[in-house]
Amino acid sequence: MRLIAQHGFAAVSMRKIAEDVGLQVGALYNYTPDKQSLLFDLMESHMVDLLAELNGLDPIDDPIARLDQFVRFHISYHLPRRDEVFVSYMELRNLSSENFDKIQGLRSEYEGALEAILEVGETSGDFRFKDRHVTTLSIIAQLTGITNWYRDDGRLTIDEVATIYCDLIQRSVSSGQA
Amino acid sequence: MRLIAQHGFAAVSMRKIAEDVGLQVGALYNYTPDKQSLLFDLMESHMVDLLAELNGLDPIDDPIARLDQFVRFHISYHLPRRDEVFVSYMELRNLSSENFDKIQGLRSEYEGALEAILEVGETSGDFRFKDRHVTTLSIIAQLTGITNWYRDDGRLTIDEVATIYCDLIQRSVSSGQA
DNA sequence: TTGGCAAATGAACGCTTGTTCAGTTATTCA
DNA sequence: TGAATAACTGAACAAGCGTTCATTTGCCAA
Repeated sequence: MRLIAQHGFAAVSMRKIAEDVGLQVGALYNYTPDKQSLLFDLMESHMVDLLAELNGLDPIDDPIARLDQFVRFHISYHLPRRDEVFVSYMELRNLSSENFDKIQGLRSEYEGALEAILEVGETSGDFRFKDRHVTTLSIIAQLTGITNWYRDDGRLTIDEVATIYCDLIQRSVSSGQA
Repeated sequence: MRLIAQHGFAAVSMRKIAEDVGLQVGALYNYTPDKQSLLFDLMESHMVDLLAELNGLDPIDDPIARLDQFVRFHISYHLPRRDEVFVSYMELRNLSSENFDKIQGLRSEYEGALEAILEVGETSGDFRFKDRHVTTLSIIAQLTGITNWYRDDGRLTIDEVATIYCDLIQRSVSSGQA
């Protein structure tokens, strides 16, 4: 993950990966049938783990609190895994079309979780927006973009960033009704 | 741009590029000293053109109208140039550190334009947010993310998407004061 | 101690890579 | 028309690529 995130999948050779894990190149093929499968396995693991953690969150009824929970979860899960996120978003084009579809399916599941929250809030009157699906994608892009600039030794902690984003996102979808 | 966006910089050979423009590979080196410079030139042109268009917009005093103008500009400029955007965001890691710094400088200039709008609105009392710089980066990620899902033959026109985003973004920064 | 299996080695395979360059072709300008 | 210059070709270079495989090594059970 680290090598691919740094140099890109196509630019990382099996020999470099082998060197990094302390093996000769031939030994890698005891663990993966080919390079493409290695990428897919890395990406699939990332998405499966993400979904498992998401589904393990405490269920919350109130849409506003639940949206906050999602935002904080997304940020606290993704920021310590920047390499995984980077690879999972950047290297989709290096997957075969079957593998691409599988990853895309997992991603849709994740987006669906957020869209469901927005839908509940829309029904309850807590939220209001022009287009629910576009709003979903917009929020996820907004959140995932954090990984492009956040630095561990920067001005803000992960919690502080999360608080800022909770505020921005809640206001962008709030109906304004108490 | 098209080839790099589709397959990634490292995965596109000079021979493929040559074939695509109807030349033999040797002739490419009449136009670029090496492959790396070719990538940099493509990315720099994109950013320079973007900034030139941005600076050519009609100046507007009212921060709310100016933010709308920026959002609509970003969307209408980026959506028809998806390959350029994709490459400019994905292939930064393939630049030498000097070239990386130059592109990053241009990008900062673009972000600075949005941040200036937010600052004026904050001062006038039209806008309110917890952190101006983070809000800037958040909005840009939100907007740029559109290029990942927008399809020309999709449900929405570019104008409709722009309207949805203007609404989302204005509400996320609005002070709520008339 | 020995037999068997799993894991790792490292050389080899054919192929592609970025880049160079002597030689050929096309264009320009007087 | 002819000379000069620009543009292009296509082969060559060393290096690196993903993958395979006969051989060696390490380990555990009998």
